[in-house]
Amino acid sequence: MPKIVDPEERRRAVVDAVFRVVRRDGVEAASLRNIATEAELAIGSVRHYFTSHEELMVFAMKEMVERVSARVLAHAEALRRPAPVRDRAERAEALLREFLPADSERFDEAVVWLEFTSAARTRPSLQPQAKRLYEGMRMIVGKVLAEANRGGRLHEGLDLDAETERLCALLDGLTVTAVLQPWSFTPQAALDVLHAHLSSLSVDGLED
Amino acid sequence: MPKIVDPEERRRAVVDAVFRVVRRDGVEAASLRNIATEAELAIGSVRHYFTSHEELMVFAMKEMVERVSARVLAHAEALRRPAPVRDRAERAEALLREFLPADSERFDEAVVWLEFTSAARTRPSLQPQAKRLYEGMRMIVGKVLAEANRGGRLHEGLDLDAETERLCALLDGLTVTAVLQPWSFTPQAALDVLHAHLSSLSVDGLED
DNA sequence: AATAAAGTAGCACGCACATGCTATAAACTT
DNA sequence: AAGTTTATAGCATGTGCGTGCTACTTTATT
Repeated sequence: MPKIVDPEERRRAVVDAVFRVVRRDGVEAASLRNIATEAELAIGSVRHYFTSHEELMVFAMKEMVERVSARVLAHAEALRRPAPVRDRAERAEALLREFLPADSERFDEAVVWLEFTSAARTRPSLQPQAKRLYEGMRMIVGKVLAEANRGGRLHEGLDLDAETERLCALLDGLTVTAVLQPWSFTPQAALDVLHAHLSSLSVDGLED
Repeated sequence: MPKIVDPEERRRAVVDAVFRVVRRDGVEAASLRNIATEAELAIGSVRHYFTSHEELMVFAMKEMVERVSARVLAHAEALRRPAPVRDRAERAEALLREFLPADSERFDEAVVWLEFTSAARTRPSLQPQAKRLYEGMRMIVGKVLAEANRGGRLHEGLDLDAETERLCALLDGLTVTAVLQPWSFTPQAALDVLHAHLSSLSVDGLED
């Protein structure tokens, strides 16, 4: 048998290199050569773990979706546990903040998200992941609003489906703007807009 | 002198070919070869009008920005003329609709917009246009809200700057979602969300 | 010590790309 | 008719790409 190497760990190291290249130069620059260089491996070594370029891209996007989902679901679990009414709104907002590029790690992830998601438009092999992520976001945002509504924290007569679409579009728009116009729209501005939006839905406004 | 050809028209024909390629296969597929084929020209002919690939891309993006701006500014002019209060809200919404992919022509344009704007993140030569378009949108959206506010059509106590950012992000988010998730989010849904959002800002709601 | 397995490295091929440069065709001016 | 200018076309070069394939190293088993 060969050198003692954990293949899982190697694959993750390669995928991290993919993320760095995509973050820096875009998905079109994510060639095997550039990725191998970034990972400080020979191109042949990368190909030992991923038989084709397409397979690597799909795997990387899956990993990205996985990481986002894991973070969001952790918040979702916390939200499901009973809590004083006062904290529930804050927890809901904390969950929604996960969709925004609030810190540099999340910002990098948002860039990678946008790159992969828009690449999926013309790359059929990436579309399942793009759909999965978007549907998941809609579902979780819908649940957050439904929970808030059950708790009587939202204005009466709101159309929850419509509000879900509005909030999802707002989150995507804030992320896209922060990623593509960083010189005039900061992550903090995105957080502020989210807070204002939630206040506008809430019966009491939100304590800040 | 040569064959009787209007160079302006030729350049526009080439740019239209760029748009079709970008719409169909993304900006990364917009090579001189693909563009020449799409325009039914020889690659050398295209190069007669554009000395480099980069110059062509910049020109094409400028043209896209130009077209969007022209459409929006036409509405802005109409909005500046006096009109009954009743019509002013409708006119404002009609202007804002120009930012959404409401019909197939605008949808195609939105795809091209997203492709170029996100390509600009890693292509310095495209960034000036990306900034210009985004700043222009912010300005015009800000003016629309300010005008509505002066007319007393908005709720009191609104932070207009914050509302401008929220509306801009919403418009971008709706467009991005319609472009990237067309199977689950239709242009009509985007129009509905916009209408609902404006209603939520308006003191009377909006008629119908 | 011999062998098998897994990791690492990289050559070679065919293709697509942007671009420098040259050659031909066409049409207006003189 | 001759010459000038512009349009069209395409060849040649160097670079980067994914991938098929082969060789070499390293380690664990026998």
